[in-house]
Amino acid sequence: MSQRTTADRLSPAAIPAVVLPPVHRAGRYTHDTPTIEDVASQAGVSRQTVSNVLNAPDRVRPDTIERVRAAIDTLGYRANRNARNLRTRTSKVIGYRIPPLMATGNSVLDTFLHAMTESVEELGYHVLLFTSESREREMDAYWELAAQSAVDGVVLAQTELADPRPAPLLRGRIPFVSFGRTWGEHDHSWVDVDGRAGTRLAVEHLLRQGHRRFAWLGIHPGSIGNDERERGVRETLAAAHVPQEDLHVVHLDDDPAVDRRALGAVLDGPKPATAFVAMSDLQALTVLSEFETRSLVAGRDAAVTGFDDSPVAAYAGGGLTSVRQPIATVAKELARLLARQFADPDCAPEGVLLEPELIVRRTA
Amino acid sequence: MSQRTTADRLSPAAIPAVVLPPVHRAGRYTHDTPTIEDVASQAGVSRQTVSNVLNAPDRVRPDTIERVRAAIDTLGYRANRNARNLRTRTSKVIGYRIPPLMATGNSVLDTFLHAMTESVEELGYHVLLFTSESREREMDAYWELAAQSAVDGVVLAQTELADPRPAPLLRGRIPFVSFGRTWGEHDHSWVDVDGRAGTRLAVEHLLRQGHRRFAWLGIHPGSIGNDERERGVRETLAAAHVPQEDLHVVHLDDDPAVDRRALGAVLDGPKPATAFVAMSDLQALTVLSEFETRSLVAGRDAAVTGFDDSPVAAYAGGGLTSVRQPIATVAKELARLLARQFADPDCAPEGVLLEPELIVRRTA
DNA sequence: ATCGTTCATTTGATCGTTCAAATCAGGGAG
DNA sequence: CTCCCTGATTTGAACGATCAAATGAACGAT
Repeated sequence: MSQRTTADRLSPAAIPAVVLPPVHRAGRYTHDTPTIEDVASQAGVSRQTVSNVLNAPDRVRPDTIERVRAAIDTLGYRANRNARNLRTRTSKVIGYRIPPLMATGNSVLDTFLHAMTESVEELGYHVLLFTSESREREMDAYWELAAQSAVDGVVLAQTELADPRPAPLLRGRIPFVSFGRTWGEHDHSWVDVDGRAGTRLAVEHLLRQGHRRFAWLGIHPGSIGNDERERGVRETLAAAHVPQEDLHVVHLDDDPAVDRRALGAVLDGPKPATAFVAMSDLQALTVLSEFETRSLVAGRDAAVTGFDDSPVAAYAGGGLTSVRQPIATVAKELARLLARQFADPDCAPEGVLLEPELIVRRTA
Repeated sequence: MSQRTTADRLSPAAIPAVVLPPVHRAGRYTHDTPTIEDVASQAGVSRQTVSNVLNAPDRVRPDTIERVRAAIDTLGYRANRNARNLRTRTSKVIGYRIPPLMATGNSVLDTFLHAMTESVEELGYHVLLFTSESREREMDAYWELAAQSAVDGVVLAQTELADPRPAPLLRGRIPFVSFGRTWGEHDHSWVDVDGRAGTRLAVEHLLRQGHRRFAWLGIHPGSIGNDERERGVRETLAAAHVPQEDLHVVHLDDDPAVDRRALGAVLDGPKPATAFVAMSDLQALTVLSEFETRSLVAGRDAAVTGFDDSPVAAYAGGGLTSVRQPIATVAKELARLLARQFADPDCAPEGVLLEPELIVRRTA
């Protein structure tokens, strides 16, 4: 009982009491939600004037606006999106295919989705999630939604080298932006974070601390994310005249047990690495966990850096030094580039490359 | 160039070549996407027959179905959702307020969203994300979307004791289900995972391994998630006749540094705990990280269990024993309970309590 | 042969909004 | 006083689908 009262107090006018048993009105039984026509008669104006108040207030006299606004408030009117969308041939919705779950997790997905949702809301849009069983059906899903005009455009993520998805989207004239370059002709807009610059920041930091023997912990080569970050490591080491053969390269697997064996080899070899640069925070965790069994302390006996600055980074190893991607900015740019296409479907594509940031903590 | 070719080969018919410059058709300029009328004339039938093929095939003669289906295929027709939604007064969309980012992360959010999206898709729905600046505006956001008939219902997450949200939703007759109990009268449907049972599994496992001195690592008391899980620990210890004073209780903060000091006290005290049961995987990480500095090895010198079985669990400490929540089942049930309400808005509320599972790894 | 019934299909109306064009009112110029 | 122009508001049509009711065809029973 007291609960109910609390709730009522919290948002007294949040939900107007418009929801009542059907009322006999204007000669027919109508459902609960008021329409634009109801607002119009309440304010003593016509349909279109109400519409103008909402969509083009400059066409309406100030005192009329006032009167209509009052009517809208008392009735708790909100324009029916489906009717509006039907007429205007839009949906004010951006589609995003939520990627399949990976064992390695997706440490920035929730940050990304939050940022995306927020950014597109500022432009009057929402994010619609969908899945597709297989990679092959992915294009079908995009087309399906666009053809139903359920979405106005989509965001591609997890791009690859020579990504096959942009071409059909362009052909279908489905507006889209990719988070990640596709390294092709780039006849589409994209936003990406410079992974090479990210590992450069990490390696430069480690070099400054005197480290000379490095290990790169990546995933299978060929993945564009991996290759760019690895290149950042190599380039920076080369610039500092560290011989290539002093760089251990470990390509971690999905299986942590296998990974740790590979790591063991690096630690037990003749010239063990003292600085470990990892492709992701989770892979940095593998290192820390291997340290634990050897009674090594990260930050004291050896250095470790991660990537993504996910929540784990704050907790692991007393604070994991990690490269942070400016996800909020990524989302804002994605939204902007989409809006640009909605305004002008034939606008020239634009690419945005953003710089990451090194968050220094205890492990390096 | 070769890229383009690859893409074309990948999904040859994924996007029909319906997207051409506007065509003069039936006396007027029409845009690219075909309508139900186009399909009808192509198949030599009427509007409604096409509609029936899609929505009530049993009313149509088999050979007619065949003919219409063929027309649909050649034209690449997909029913316009906005038109359908307007007429049927639905949207086939479920709203979900993506919670604000927390420093502690939300380890199951991506799993949850993926599972939700998949589950509702099976019933023909999609998930729409939205945010709300403050907790106070949250109800406004729900109402706004429902009033616009942009969503058919919503999913509440992160419920609290005496949650204020159900009441206004019920009053507004906005269909909803909560992930998490609200511990009130429960005049709404909910799905929850038994947190108490989760920590019971962990503690029983640890007791079986001979541990007698426990530590509970929770967050601020009052949070319903924390309290239930803590109660599970206490009850299980009581049942095993472990004296209450042998249970250390640490309420971890948002700041890992502060947390580790609190943990230090437990480890350095007169009767140090040997088994650490954590409220979440991240908090278990804090323990592991504290172990590292003391050269203790989890699984050998002391035991640690986490909660959620997030990706970190697989990587941390050589494998963190953790309590896994059946998120996929949660999502499936949420979808089912929503669908039930769509079918019958006045159906009796139903609660579903699911059992978690202990994933045993190296740390315990 | 006529009728009623059933099944298949078509026609007219409607959902709630915005677009495009028409109407109306108010001034200033001739 | 009339005419034209501008700004504010209204009216008719359309967006693309489904609902509800009407029509048409086929068929067995009377």
